[in-house]
Amino acid sequence: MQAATNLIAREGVQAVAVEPLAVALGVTKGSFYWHFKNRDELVHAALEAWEQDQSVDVVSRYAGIQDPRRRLRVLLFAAFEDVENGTFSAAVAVSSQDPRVQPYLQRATERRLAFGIEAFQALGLSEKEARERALLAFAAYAGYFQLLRTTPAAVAAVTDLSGYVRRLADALVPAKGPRRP
Amino acid sequence: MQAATNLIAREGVQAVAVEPLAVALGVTKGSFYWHFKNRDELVHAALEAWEQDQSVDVVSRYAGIQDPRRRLRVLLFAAFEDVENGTFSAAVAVSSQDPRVQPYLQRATERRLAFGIEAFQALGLSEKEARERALLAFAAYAGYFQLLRTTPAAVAAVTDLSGYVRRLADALVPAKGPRRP
DNA sequence: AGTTTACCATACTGTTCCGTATGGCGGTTC
DNA sequence: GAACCGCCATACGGAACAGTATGGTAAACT
Repeated sequence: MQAATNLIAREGVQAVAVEPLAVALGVTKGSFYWHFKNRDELVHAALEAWEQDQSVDVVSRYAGIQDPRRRLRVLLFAAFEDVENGTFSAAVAVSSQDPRVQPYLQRATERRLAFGIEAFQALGLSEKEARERALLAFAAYAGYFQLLRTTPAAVAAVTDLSGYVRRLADALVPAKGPRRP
Repeated sequence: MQAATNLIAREGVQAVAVEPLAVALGVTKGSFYWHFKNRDELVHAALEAWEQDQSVDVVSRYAGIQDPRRRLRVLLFAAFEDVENGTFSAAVAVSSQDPRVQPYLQRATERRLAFGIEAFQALGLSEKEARERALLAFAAYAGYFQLLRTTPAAVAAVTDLSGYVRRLADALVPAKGPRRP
């Protein structure tokens, strides 16, 4: 299952094939099919684990922060700093056509968006505004890790990730007091 | 080739298989292999056509606009409005692992980013700033169309695309005169 | 009229994978 | 110590696809 997770992260879900995987682990198919009913079960198990991990993370780390402005910033920075989850999410998105993947991706996306919308609404924004900003933030997040996967060279030129995120946060999170340039 | 392009747009490059494609078109493999040396040649042809289209578009439509602020806004809005190219780009990005796809995607990404950087530099921004903003804009673009592909339901809730893009533009393109709220 | 050419079909081989059937083998249980 | 169980291997059948070999056919050319 660990090997399957690594494979998904690196090459997408369609790369999880029983035979090559068995060879890579130095075992045989016969052994695999004792542990798993079929290939789908392995894929589901890996995606399930990912889904669990995410829920735990979000609830335990961000839900506790009271100040909505601070929560949003922490949320944004943490999301971009968690490279492992980011690249894995991007890898899952790559396999979105797969009917096995779709429900997991759908749930993950909706949960994240909903969490973002809530966070923006907590700032006093209307639902429409909050939704727009959350989508923008999530698109910037998903797009960033997609780029990191597909063309790392293009992203490498931007050495200062925190600058990037800070710009995003500044653009989306309204300033605290009245603006005085 | 048209059928291959449609397949790429809908299911990604790996979905372009000779036999199913031939069946769908009501011909046989024998015929296909007369027109194309092999499967790779078909994929390359489709991607090549895409690359050409893009270059033509960019040069003819945006390079002419003089006012840098206006050029940037037009560029952003046009990019998001060209749904066909957006979804196709997202579909290509999905197949980024494919060694056939990589060079095309790399070139397309770098050209778009470079164009964006130029546009931001024309506003008088430093190279570092311009690069950061261009990356942010492109990530928002790529992420938006990725979401549209993978989880259209989540995006559908944001009915006002132009509002979304306007927010992005406002966040990235500095105001003209001195800010007076 | 005979030949070439452009285009298409049939019929193979080979590869890569999924899934199953079946047997072996060390440790545990009775 | 005989039967059983957890775990693994070997060996098969079958599907989906890439690519090749070869023949047919209708139109154009000579």
